[in-house]
Amino acid sequence: MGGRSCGEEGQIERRRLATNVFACCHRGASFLGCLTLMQLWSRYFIPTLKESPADAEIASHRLLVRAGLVRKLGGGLYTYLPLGLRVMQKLSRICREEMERSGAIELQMPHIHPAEFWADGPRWGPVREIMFRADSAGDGKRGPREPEFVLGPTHEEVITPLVKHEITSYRDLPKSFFQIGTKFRNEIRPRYGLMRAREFVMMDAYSFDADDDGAVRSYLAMKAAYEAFFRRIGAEAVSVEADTGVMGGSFSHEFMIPAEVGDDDLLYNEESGYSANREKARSALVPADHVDLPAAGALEEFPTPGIVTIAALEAPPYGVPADRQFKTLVYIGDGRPFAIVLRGCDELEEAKLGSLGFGLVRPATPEEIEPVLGAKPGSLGAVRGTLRNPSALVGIYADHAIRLVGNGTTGANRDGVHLRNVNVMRDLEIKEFGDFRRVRAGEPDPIGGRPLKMRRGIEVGHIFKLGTKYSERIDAGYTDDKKERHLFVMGCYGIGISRTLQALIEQSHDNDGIIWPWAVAPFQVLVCLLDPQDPQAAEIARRIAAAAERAGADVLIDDRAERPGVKFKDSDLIGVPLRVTVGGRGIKEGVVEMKWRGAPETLKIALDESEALIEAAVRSKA
RNA sequence: CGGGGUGUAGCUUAGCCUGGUAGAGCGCCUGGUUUGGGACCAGGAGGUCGCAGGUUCGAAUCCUGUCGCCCCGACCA
Repeated sequence: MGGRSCGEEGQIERRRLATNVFACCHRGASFLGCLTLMQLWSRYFIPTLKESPADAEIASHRLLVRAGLVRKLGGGLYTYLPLGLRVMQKLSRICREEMERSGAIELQMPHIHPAEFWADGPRWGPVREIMFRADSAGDGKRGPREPEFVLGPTHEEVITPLVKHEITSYRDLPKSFFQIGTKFRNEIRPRYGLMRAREFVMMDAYSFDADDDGAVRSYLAMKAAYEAFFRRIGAEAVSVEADTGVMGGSFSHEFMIPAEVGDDDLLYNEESGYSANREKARSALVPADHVDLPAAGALEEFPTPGIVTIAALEAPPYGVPADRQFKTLVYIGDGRPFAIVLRGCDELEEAKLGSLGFGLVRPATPEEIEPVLGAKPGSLGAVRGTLRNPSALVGIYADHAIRLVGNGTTGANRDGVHLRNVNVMRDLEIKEFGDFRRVRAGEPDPIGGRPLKMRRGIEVGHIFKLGTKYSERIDAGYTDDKKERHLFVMGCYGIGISRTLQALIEQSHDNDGIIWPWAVAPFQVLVCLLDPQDPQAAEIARRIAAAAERAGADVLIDDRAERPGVKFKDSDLIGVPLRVTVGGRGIKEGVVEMKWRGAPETLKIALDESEALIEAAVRSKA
């Protein structure tokens, strides 16, 4: 046994020896006398907290700190303590395995990027605000020989030039690359611990294909790898159709871990299998066979002094229900105004304006609206002939749902005047119908018409089919077998590893602490030694720990000179899946106790069977 | 960046309104009694009250500025 050399330890060691027979060992390795990775709690570093830090709002954030996984350095900046790092490493390893299984190849790109890689790119505008600058001058004022740098928020702008230079033939396609590493984004508002941090760990991947079919295959392979990853780490993640946002690209899925604290709404129906995030969600509110109502009468103006809201027009004396009103909104797309018509009861989903193809879209100001339509917001409408300067508009777009209104009420484009008996097809000047409204829970899903449900979720992964947006920009392509040149068809993919860590806690905890899924637990077995000063108990604990380790578990031995209550509380808090309690009381009965975290009952197992049973228990999980 | 809040010991905080020697619990150290779900007793260490100005005989407390942090909004893995 390795403990024999303990006489060489200092005075403190001898003092501790009095209460802990493991105390002379630097770590588990020495008392087993062979190579082992198990840790002794008394020698490890797990600073648990009884109370929550004041700045932690949500359960997972509190538990991250209380269980000793992380400590905050500053807003959105966290140190991963040993326990947190162990989970991160397990998540990374599983992610790596699934990515490699899908055919992707690991590499590593710099975190510091020369700014010119971004300055010419398609995303410099929208992405610039969240990038940290890393000028070599350090003060933002660079000298003539000091280039500008940024800290990488993602790596499309780096990998595309690389692949452009290194891959020139169709014979080398397809290729997918990935890396797992730190990303930097100067979030406007970091919050919820690791959930939205300034520095975070992400797996990012990029696929390059010869044509669109290949890109779809790469995309689907990646989707399968994601599903395998989330399954293996014990997360209940769902994939939803998503908006492509600033990334651009043609289609995309988000992977969500459902949780109340998520900042995304998803709409879904389990029976039909439809699921989408709110920005993208569609509904079958307007049936395919919908027939518009015939016009009910002639257009008629009526005075509405001071009435500028949907709600005011609903109230007496007007009494026009919101779903019988038309709401006309004006936006500026790439500098030119356009209008959107919705039902009064609907909300615009701004993300859906992306389908109109503008680069930059923002709401128009009243000053911009009045010269074009003829009135201020509150009395706007899209009735043919009422607009002051219709040629200034790019067009008037309408949500499909306004066809359900039939004859309704809308602004007359004169302040304080509205029109009634407005018939969609007869009276409105619509350039194009589209899907612009925000879908609500309860509406029929677009597949089978079943009611959509809504819940919140945490976005932990995102996959995009990018197309040729980036390759076109820098002319990155290859030569085919007919000596013709084509652009790479790209995809890009990301999994927030550190965010997933916290989302797992959010998804799996109780009042006592974290409940780790087996595959990612920092330690899978905790041998809770209640009497570390008792050589017989310590010997039993050591054998059980060794058996668990043989079976493939990561083992922690709680050998601290603490009272049992403290050890049990800490054990529950850090969420180790399997706890084995070894104490004098049990030993007298000839048993040790086995308890699965999250299960209510404690199992007593006979001492002489304990090693075999623990080994079997571990193997059943691995 | 807009709105709101907050800063007192390692952590959680009282005191601030109504200025007058900075208090508690947890944790930590020492001794003792305990020992199967966050023990008890006794003793002890630890705070220039975020920072800088101002008002005042006197400021944790009132005023101004500034910085950090937290929450709500837009954005994201």
